[in-house]
Amino acid sequence: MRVLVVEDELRLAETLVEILKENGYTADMAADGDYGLDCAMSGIYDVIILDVMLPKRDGFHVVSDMRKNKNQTPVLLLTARDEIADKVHGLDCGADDYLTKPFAPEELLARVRALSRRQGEVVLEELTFGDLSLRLSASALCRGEKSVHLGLKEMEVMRLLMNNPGQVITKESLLLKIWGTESDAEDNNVEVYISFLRKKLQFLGSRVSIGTVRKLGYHLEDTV
Amino acid sequence: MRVLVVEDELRLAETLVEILKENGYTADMAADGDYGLDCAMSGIYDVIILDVMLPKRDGFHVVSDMRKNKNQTPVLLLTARDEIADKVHGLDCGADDYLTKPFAPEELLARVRALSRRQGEVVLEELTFGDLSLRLSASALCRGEKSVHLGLKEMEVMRLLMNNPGQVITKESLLLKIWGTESDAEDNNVEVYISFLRKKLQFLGSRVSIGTVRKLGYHLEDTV
DNA sequence: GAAAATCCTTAAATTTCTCTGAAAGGGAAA
DNA sequence: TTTCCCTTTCAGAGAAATTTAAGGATTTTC
Repeated sequence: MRVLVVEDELRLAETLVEILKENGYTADMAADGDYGLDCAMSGIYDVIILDVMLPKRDGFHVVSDMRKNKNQTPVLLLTARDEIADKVHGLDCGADDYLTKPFAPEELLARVRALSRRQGEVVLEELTFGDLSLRLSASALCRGEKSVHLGLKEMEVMRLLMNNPGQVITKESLLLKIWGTESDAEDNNVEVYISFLRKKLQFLGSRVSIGTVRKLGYHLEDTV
Repeated sequence: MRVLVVEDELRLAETLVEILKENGYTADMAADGDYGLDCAMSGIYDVIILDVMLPKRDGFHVVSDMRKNKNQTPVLLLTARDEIADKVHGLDCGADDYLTKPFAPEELLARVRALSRRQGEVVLEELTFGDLSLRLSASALCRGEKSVHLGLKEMEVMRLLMNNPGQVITKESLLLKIWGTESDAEDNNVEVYISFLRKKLQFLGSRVSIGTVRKLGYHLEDTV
């Protein structure tokens, strides 16, 4: 269960992350609205905790941009003021719930749980590209009758690639989104997993392959 | 079968819980409307017994908030007054049935049974998967002539797996739904019960097995 | 065309997760 | 109280996923 915390006050952000981690979540941070939106759009998060007041792009805009781009990740809005107007505006922009600062950790956790559950059951069960389908819940990659099991990391790499069909994804982006900011994984880790995936694609005999764009990253190719 | 009792009068709440437990239900308590709503939204309950008069948020609001948030858990409303207006209002808010205080335990149980049946979950007397059948009332797992007795926890784990045939169920979800939020059971508890069940499946010589999906959970497999 | 940078592949090493037996703990019934 | 059954706890073995490391392949740069 992966949560994104978009918050510019470093101390608060770290507190949030800590609370989340202590309760079994994986949590990443973004300190401004632009970077927050980028991360949010990756589609790898189960819940996004979003402050309203942010540098570069405020929380309202971040949600509404996410929704405009068809990203349905549940968003929990953090607001300093307990104003109905803010709440209404937030929900209108597409947020799913909101929480007024300050708050008890329990309340935060309860709301995150509620959001992740609500969505969790509707979350895409299956992603497809070319002749491939990625069965999220079974963590299997299938082509026709054949299917192979994927480990968690393999899954996430594949999911990211299939979520942005054809688009080039940089290694940095994969590292950041899958290994997180705190990991000391290197480019080679990504390369290794790409290699694993290629082997499995070959085993499946899929039309789809993972193409390399030197110095840039990887993307899915459907060799029709 | 898990029931949530939302009631602020401690004595009544405890009586209710006791009656329920004596009749094979698992029951949790919430003493005010806000907390009740939180619990209700968790989606782990089969029936919710809800007093109308509550601190913080009255019963009507709790149901209507639940329904607004797409939670369809059956709700039995408890009201002190026998007024048609209340009944109508309650049902309008999304409650499924109502009961006037005071009431006989038998009546309570009858209504709880009715509600838990009504909901799509359908309290089947017998669940089947592959060559297995799970006899709920006899708490036995059978295959052909052979059968083994299951303890309560074993039953519930098996029931959850058989209710979602083939689907992967996370350990987290099993813990939440069977052990509840307040328990400090750990992943290992689930693992132990899975192990117990596997042993019994083997004893029965069933085609069915419980598959592990690492880092995700378990699912039933029918090895045809 | 060679050197440098980047990427690929594989195998071993490491870490993490899971399984399961044994034993202790708890509660209800006898 | 004692007994019995269910449940939890613990710990080590086992399995699987992930990381590390190193040499080979490929492309870019000069």
